[in-house]
Amino acid sequence: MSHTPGVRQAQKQKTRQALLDAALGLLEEQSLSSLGLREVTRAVGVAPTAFYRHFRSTDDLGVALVEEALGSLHPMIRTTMSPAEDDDERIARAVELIAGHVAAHPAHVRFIARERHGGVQPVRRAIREQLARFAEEVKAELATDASAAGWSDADLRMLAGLYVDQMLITASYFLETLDAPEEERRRAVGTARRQLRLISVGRRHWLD
Amino acid sequence: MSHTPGVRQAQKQKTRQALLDAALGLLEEQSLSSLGLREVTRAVGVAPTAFYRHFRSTDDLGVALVEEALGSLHPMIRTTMSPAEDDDERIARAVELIAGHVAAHPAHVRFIARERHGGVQPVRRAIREQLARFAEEVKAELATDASAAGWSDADLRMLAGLYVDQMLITASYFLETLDAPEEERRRAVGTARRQLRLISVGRRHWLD
DNA sequence: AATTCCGGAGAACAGTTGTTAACTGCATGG
DNA sequence: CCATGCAGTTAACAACTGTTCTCCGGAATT
Repeated sequence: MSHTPGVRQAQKQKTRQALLDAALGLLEEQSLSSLGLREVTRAVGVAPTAFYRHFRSTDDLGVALVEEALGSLHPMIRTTMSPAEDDDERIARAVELIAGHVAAHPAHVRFIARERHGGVQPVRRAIREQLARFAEEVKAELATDASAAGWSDADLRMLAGLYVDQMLITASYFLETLDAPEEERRRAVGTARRQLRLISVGRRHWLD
Repeated sequence: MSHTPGVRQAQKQKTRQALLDAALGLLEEQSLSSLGLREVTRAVGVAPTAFYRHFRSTDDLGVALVEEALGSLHPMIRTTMSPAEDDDERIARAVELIAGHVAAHPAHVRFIARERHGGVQPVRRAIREQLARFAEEVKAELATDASAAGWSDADLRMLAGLYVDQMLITASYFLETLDAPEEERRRAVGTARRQLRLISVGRRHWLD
């Protein structure tokens, strides 16, 4: 509301971000449901009670991490789906985009893959809602495509969901092969392209 | 090795199973990495120290749960893939089979979905290995199919992986809708069939 | 019938956890 | 320039954790 002049609020959000970062780091080797509040504050170098100034609980922090991890993905959607010149080229570009995102934000990808079916209900719901929004956007984008003429609403929804799930599967597969021999990483890219291509083929002949 | 004389070993495996069952129950609301040894023994009604007679740690118990949850799935593979009379009918049967399994063993499905990307590395590896075996079996089954003529090895591997991942996605989606209004459950079944059908279509026209 | 084996119980340990309360110092708004 | 607000601190709490050692009773072996 107020015009937030800021030295005060700036410092607050600085430690808030430090807590988020530290938590994300700790979550590379455990799940959110085992993440302790003290563990996080200790990693940041701040008193345990300071945690409460920013989050009600670690579950709450988890929900905030969902926003951070998935919020930045929305712009990527349009980029991935947009111009369709050559079909194989669009696929190659999409896979490259995913690979780049995984390399740039591995901890975020790991967090989403891990907590999507994880043990903390509010976090699961937050992820599910964000992914549903993704699916909506993808569906809207698909509907504008010329090749979608004659597709039912349920068909479009199905395809959008398939793309979103496939994106996540591919991302977490790339994550696993992040520090693997390059040959395996190449194979992963190849498999991802092939799978998207098969979906593409199925899409072209859907109305036969 | 020995000829298993019995009353002794029987009781031992009985409490071992009780520990596995109790753990599986507790894991419906948390992740393995936050599951405490004492928590499990308390649920069974035995002393904490008794746990060590059966498992080195809760991680160890997790690996055992992977065997229990996925071991019984191997027979299902052949049933799903086998006779191909009508294509849509095979899909309907496969989806029905998945739905039945989810309804019969929801906790097992939840455990696999949760810990596949979970915070315990040995458990992740155990799941990955079992799923790789599944993919191998599916691939072998696909290779016998007449429509697989001309498919490269990489193509077959890709398709097998797609099927396995799709099976898991569908299962965990069914799990979410287990106690949802029937209308939503119908929609879930419809979406699952549609997605499999699209893969089927893509498969038929793969070599165009 | 005597002896070994072993699943489980019991007690104790040092260390950790989330949460409360009352505090301190400093940027903020009057 | 002074009073308020508020991010962060310190101290303490009861409850819990994994692990070790010692012991017990009954099945298994001989």
